[in-house]
Amino acid sequence: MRKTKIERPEEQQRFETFLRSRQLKLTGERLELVEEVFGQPHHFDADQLHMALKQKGKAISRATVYRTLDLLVQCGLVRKSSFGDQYAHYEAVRSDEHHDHLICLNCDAIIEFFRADLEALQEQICREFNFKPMHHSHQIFGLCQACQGKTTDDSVLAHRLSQLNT
Amino acid sequence: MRKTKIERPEEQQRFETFLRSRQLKLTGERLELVEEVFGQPHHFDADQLHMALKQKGKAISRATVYRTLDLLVQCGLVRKSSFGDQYAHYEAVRSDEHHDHLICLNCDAIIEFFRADLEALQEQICREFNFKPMHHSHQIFGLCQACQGKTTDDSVLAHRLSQLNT
DNA sequence: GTTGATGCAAACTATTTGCAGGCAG
DNA sequence: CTGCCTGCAAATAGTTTGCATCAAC
Repeated sequence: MRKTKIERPEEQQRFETFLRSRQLKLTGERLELVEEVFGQPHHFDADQLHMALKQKGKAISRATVYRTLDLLVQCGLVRKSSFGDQYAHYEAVRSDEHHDHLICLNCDAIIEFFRADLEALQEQICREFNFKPMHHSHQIFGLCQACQGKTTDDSVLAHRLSQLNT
Repeated sequence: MRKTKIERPEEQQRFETFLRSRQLKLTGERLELVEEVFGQPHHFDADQLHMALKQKGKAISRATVYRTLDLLVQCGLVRKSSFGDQYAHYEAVRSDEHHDHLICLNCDAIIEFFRADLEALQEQICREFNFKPMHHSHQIFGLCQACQGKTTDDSVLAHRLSQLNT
């Protein structure tokens, strides 16, 4: 077997191309961040990412984490969203298909869904308003199947609802 | 004509009832806040409200503004939302009909819309996931009719898009 | 060697909170 | 007169930034 050049995962290559196109530099920190981002199975926030890296011995400063996440969002490898709390949630973009979210107010479960008919209806609405859509954000808050059975404290739920920044 | 008791606008009465039901007090500050909130034609934020009051000689502290807005949200007279920036937007609730928003990334115009078919489709989706919806948040970001004609700086738009916390 | 990147700490922004004095009920 | 309310200032939390140093190209 002949020795081959070490292969970078596709996302790292995409990031590299993006960086080069803007004369930005491919640093070790940036590569490790991309790797960690794509190692995250679900949504995560800046601090979780920072801590996950620290636990693996890669102490990358919070500032760099934020700066790099910003670049990743710009290059389309990461999606940034807000679920009504005061911090940003991120997720690796593994395919081009976007999705919306159902968010459980009791257990914080995040259920992703995609519905072509919903997308189409939105476009129809935009057409009627002569509005050119570029991005959209759609979250439904409530109780997931598992939490509907549980006896939950209504006042806690009500408070959580009223505090939603959405 | 006989002298009648001074009549409070409906929203103040509703607020009063809400406060009494919780043994909270109807203070001058609270009444002036409700009045100002319902005097705002569109969306506003905590700071705008605070400044609008200050300009009218009613210097109510920011802390009280926030505390009262919170009460108004709990009592259903005010809706709180986030449009992808880092602060909360509020609006007076003048009818029970909720609406979603189209938000222009160029001029910040906020266009409200309500579509029964969209609402129905959301409920259908929730049913399929056995999810019990309690609230939802739906914003479409893009360019309003007026701004589609203007020559806008694409890179500014792209940056704005990428910074959206949605 | 340039130019951009990093880490640190300080700055920032929006919002919340503790506390002492004040006012509604 | 009691307990909630207010203003103030300090505290928070998440995120951004200035600056000196360092590394990619």
